[in-house]
Amino acid sequence: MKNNDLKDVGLKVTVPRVKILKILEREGDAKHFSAEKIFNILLAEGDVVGLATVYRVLTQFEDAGLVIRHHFESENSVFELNKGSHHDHIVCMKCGKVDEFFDGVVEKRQQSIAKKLGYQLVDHNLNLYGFCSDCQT
Amino acid sequence: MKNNDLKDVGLKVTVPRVKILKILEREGDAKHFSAEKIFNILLAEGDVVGLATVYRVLTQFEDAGLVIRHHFESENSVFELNKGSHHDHIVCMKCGKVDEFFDGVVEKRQQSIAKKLGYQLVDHNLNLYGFCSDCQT
DNA sequence: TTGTTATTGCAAATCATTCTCAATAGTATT
DNA sequence: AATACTATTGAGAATGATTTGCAATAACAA
Repeated sequence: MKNNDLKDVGLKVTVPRVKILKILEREGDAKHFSAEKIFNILLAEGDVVGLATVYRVLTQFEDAGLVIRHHFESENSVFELNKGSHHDHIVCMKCGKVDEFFDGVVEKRQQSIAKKLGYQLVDHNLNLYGFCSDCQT
Repeated sequence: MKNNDLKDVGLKVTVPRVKILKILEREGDAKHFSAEKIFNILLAEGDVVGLATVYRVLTQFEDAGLVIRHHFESENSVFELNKGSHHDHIVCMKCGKVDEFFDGVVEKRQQSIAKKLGYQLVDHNLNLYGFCSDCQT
């Protein structure tokens, strides 16, 4: 949460980067932001940062390992702060809420599936889609 | 594999639709095609079908349940014939090969994860990424 | 404070995909 | 088989998300 986070990964401490990082760190209900959402949050708070810059910063953060980029079913990418602990996601198809989970059984299983098929597993992507408790009929 | 497949789902039997369906049905090594790949295969075979039409047909096939659209990490969608049996995918990060698998343990686990989080599970998406046996160092 | 280089803003450029619209092709009907 | 009616196609323009080029500006080390 300090500017050192940026220095540590070799990025200069600039106004846009600090502000975007702060938004990502606001551990509120929403931890997953699209570039445009961040752009709009900045706008709403009177911080004018070009949308291109938001994209650039987010990509730099991703390269630096500070954030993770997700491709859910929507047309755009969403970003979340990388807090080091891997987890997968379940997305509500109605309200868009995103919950996180980690399941050791599934994780292990993926390893053995990859091995069985002769693959060296590097990464994976597991997204569940459904209706959250608030959105069920 | 007969034109009835098209009629059965309420689609007129037209030249582009038949040709695209035939390509999808060629059970070769590649079972996953991008719209552009199909467009190029058609071109190479002397069948001129507009790219827009390829996209339209593929989308119609998807709506009709004939094909399934996947969003792997690449920027574009890939399509495969829907043969009814659900499976997940493992993609080689070097050569792009795609293998399929089905794992009952993972499937069940997903159900209980969703339930535990209060979600009514509708769909899921599991993709593993790594290096296939031919592409390992 | 000054110099050097990275960063930003803005607009133009991309890329995959969709849409518009006039021309054409299926198909059910004479 | 010819007709009529509507769906489908092709070509290119339009779209939406994301990237890029470039000149102006801001970090930061000296």
